[in-house]
Amino acid sequence: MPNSKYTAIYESLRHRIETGEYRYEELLPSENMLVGEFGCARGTIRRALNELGLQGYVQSIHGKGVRVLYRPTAQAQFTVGNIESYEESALRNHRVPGTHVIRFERLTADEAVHSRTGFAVGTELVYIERVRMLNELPLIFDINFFRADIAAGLTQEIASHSIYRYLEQELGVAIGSTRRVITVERCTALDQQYIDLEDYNCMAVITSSTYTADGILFEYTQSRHRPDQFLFVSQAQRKKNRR
Amino acid sequence: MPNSKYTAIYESLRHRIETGEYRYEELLPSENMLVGEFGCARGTIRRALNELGLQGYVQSIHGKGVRVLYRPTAQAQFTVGNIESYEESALRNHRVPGTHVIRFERLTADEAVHSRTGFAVGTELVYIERVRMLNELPLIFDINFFRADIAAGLTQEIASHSIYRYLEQELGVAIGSTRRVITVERCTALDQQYIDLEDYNCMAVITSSTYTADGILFEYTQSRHRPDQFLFVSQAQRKKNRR
DNA sequence: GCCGATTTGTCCGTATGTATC
DNA sequence: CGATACATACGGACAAATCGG
Repeated sequence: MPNSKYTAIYESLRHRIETGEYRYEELLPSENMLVGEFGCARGTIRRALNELGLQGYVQSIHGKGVRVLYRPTAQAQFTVGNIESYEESALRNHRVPGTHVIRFERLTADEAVHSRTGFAVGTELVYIERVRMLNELPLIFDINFFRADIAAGLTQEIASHSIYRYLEQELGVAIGSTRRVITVERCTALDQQYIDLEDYNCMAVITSSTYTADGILFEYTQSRHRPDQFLFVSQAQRKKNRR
Repeated sequence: MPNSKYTAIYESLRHRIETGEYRYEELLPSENMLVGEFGCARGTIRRALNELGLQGYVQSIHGKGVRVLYRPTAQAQFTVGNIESYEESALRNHRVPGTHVIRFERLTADEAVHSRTGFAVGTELVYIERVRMLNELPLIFDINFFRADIAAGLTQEIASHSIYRYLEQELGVAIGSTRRVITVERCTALDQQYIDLEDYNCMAVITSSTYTADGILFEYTQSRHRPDQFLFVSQAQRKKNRR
């Protein structure tokens, strides 16, 4: 379970919001009330509230209180703002994940790979192409580059399940942060070959660069989605201090 | 200028990173060093560093230091994670913005509008359709719903420039947070009529719900982009505490 | 319009825990 | 093991915004 107090408070408040105990547009109990309830310092409450704000659950209003923004929705919850493996996303949306490995090989980064992925020239990499299925339907085409030294012992068999689970649970690799770029691109011959595209002529593409907790780039991935099965959520705050 | 110390420190460190004073994969000076330099408490430094992490500039490594993730890129900087008006984005990417208003009318939210936008039934709204141009090319089709009481005095003339500037600078509306959902949708007859689509048969769509600083929903917008002119960036952290 | 109570925002100093080297 | 660096938490102080009387 959460090993920090502020995370526990965050989870607790989030649960209350999701179950409707605190309702849409209502104000939460004041920070001082929460300090009393949870028996902690105000800074700890504020940290939990800040996290709720970043995830779009609440918004603080200076001098007034903290308002609930969250509304329950029928739509599958595809919360983003944190990092999830394909397997985790599929299961959370109650779909059955499946993977078919198309290519699996080792290569050394040359100038072309460097400028595309950011890996230094000469870096040893594992290159993988996979078709991802949801409830048996081929919907996503994935292209991965992993640093071979960090993803040591990676096999085609592992790639047909969850690489992230292998990295985190078997190798103990700690994952830090990801930068994602979302674009829409014309579909390629590979897309058409492996994905049931109907008459779409483009794909929704998530290009992500992932760093270990040590701040080292270890993965570059292109995830190409059939347009109608793609949804991405993002939460943002307006900067103040503009005049 | 920034009216808080941690924002000033954030700006200062960000500038150093962007200009290459702190380089990619380097470690920043330790928090205690920065405390000395900026003459503040450690918590203030940590708050600035936290912000840099959220924006993808750095990543903290427990027991070791804070590593720079940012790499200068030739690509136009399309940072997201904060809220920008169309005009602001265009100018930051050195393009000339232009707007053509197609429809401008008032309406009252009925059940259909409610389930689409989230505005309560009976809410008075302003409905706008606009074609957005970049360097004279029609590339984006925007559909807006604004709460009429908050966007008071909004005219077609204002809509042909920047509605946000009017709201913020003329009316003093404070904008809080936005929830954005990105999807790819088949193009509609309106898209085809107003946007030069070449042979694309879909559009990149950003659907956003924006709240005032008071936490009141006041805008619901669909921004439909021609696929090749669309790019969206998002930064995420891996949650810890999983076992 | 002013005042006072409440509430969030910023900042400080300190203490302790934990990971890295 | 010790020194260094980041992570969490506490408590206190004051500023700034909101709201009711």
